[in-house]
Amino acid sequence: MKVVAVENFVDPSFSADLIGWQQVHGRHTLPWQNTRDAYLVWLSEIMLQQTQVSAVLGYYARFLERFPTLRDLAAAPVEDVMAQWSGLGYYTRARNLHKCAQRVVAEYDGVFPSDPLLLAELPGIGRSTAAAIAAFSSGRRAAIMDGNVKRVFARVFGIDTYPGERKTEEAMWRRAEALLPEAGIESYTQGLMDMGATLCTRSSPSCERCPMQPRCVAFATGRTKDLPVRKPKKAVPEKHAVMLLVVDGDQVLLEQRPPSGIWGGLLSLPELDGHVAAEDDEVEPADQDALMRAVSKFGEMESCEHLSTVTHVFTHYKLHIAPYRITLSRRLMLAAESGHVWLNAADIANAALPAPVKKLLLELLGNRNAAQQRMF
DNA sequence: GAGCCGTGGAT
DNA sequence: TATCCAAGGCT
Repeated sequence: MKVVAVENFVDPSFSADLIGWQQVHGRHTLPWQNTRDAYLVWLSEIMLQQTQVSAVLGYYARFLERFPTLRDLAAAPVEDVMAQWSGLGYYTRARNLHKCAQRVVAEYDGVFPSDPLLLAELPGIGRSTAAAIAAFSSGRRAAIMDGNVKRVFARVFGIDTYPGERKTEEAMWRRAEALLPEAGIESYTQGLMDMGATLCTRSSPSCERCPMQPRCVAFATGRTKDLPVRKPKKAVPEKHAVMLLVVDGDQVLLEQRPPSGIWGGLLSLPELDGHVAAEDDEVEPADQDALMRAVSKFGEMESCEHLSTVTHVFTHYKLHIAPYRITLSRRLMLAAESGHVWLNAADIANAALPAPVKKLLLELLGNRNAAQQRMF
């Protein structure tokens, strides 16, 4: 008995249903449709890479006005091409577009090949784009694999592994090849794009109007929201900071932070920069010289204690704070412009300080039990 | 395989 | 506000 993997079982009605839907409900009047001119098709496919239709429309029209034919484009200075592309983004696409035009003129006498494998040799044309060009301009049976297809496949077939993963993507390619219809590749290919763009959208898909609903695994199991599987979040980065609690009598020294970045413009504790961060929540003991240098700006150091590390969790990273409590035997006068302020301990609770800094001050200032080691 | 490229829209 | 992602390809 022959064993057939589930992913290799292909329902021929998939393509038939999709083609039928596309011909009635799909898009038929986009500027690059209703033509087999490979130049027009190619240009649209390159512009549409990672770019939505609405963003392309204006550029496409202006581009063709300036470069009506492939030979016009190939003969133009690359600066002119870049100028027409300006604002569309991914500018390598424009340079490759120009190179590609010149190669098609030189190697193919200005006529795009119809073989997707040959198309994919040209700059800026990968496997998926080659298939789209070949299908729309030559009726060649070839599979596309873009964000739309990945989303539709993930939902319809209940693929619950991350599409960015190599194995998953390879499986999707195999499935895409196997699902190709014998006839009607143009409507089929356009149908995949149209479904992804107009029905099977990332958020709030229109399942009630979807021709795939009866066979859609995600719909049947209520997982349209969870498929395709989102990109696994990378572990939150961990950062380290050495903060100085410079204490003089009943006052603590604060420093204004730079206007941009975390806690921009707020008062906070002076930090020691350039220290080496260790792994996890441990921080290398601060370099004594650097510490002395930093403190010398504020006065003469009397004592220095390394306190327990405090960890603050932000949405996008963890901050491990290694506090050092420093007392001064002599306080230097600080200019007002230096952004430094001596704050009375009694005013900490009401001061405009970053939450973790305020917490740290309230907990550690005047609580010598937290001291771990005496350095000096 | 991961990082990168760009801009605009949605959540 | 930050993040994700959109008709991907290249290094």
